[in-house]
Amino acid sequence: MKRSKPAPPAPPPPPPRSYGPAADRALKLWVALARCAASVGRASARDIQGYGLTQAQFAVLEVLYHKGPLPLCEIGEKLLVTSGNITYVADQLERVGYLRRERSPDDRRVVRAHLRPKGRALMARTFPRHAARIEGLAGALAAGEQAALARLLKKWGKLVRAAAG
Amino acid sequence: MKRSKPAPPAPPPPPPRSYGPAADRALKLWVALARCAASVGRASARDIQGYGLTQAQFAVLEVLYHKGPLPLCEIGEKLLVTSGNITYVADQLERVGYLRRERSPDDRRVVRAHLRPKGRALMARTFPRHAARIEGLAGALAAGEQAALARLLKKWGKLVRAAAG
DNA sequence: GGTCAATATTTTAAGCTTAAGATGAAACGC
DNA sequence: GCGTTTCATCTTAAGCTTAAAATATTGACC
Repeated sequence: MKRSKPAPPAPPPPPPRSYGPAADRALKLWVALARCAASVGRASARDIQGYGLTQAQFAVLEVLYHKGPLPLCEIGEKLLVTSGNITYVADQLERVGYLRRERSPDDRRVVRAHLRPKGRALMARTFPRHAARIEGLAGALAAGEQAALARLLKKWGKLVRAAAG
Repeated sequence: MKRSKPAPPAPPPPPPRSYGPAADRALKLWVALARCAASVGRASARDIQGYGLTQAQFAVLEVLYHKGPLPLCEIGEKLLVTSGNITYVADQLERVGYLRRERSPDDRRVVRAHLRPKGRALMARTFPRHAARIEGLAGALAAGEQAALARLLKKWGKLVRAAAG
């Protein structure tokens, strides 16, 4: 033992530079996914704001436009959001006359959302422009890259949902 | 002209079934990206909740843990969120003693966030477990698929950010 | 030096999203 | 039939995130 002054507090151990090859690969993948989704989502949201809608509102209208009237719970499943969220967004869209609710006569628990003509007209006018905008973003990648990317994303997403419920 | 009763309102035109091959491909890609990111993000968030943190808090602590003290604006750039958001999250983390702010003497506009020992200890204890959880999620794909996916995501994200500012 | 634009942070208001719980309705087992 | 469970929707409270404006500081240009 040295008999000098009590040592200053030990410097904190540096963080590991690696967590193993598999973990490092997985972490990089998750960071790339989150950043890419944020960037594309932001570009998409800017476009949608130009139509006077939020991303959430546009997503609900789009599902109804392309799939027809749907129970609220099915909209939530397709968009991967909670039922409370769909209630909230549907309230807004109903208030401004883009859709109407209709309670199902078969099962009085379910409420089906129907696009009103005003909402259908909005989609008919804006969706092609939005699709062109997304096409422009995807154009940064070659067609083959887009297909490969979509295939891997779909596969991973499906497996993750299956693993986690 | 027929002279029968006025015709009932014409049924609304059905939505296009396709917006062209390129647009269809791009839209499917964007849907796959959004759904995959939501699913992985939700699984990651559930894990992080077990440490008593939100995703946003964990992300800030993680950046500081692995990169060292950083100006708030740089944290925001790395996480692709606004400065106001970083202020909000840093307030919470400062309040519970995980980090401290330190105004830079060189440029008195910038505030650098430093991990406190308590925050560093939390990361040292939890991050390896979190990395293992992410590794488990990524394990649904083969190593080669993970690498290909990460490469495409990074490429697309970078190009989209370059195009949109 | 003085002015003006750019930058870092904070503040504020508004909207999105979730978890948890309440309500009403259907389905199931006995 | 009857109780239990499950389901769809709605409600509420809380937290996240953003855009926009305010503040303070820096740097550049004349």
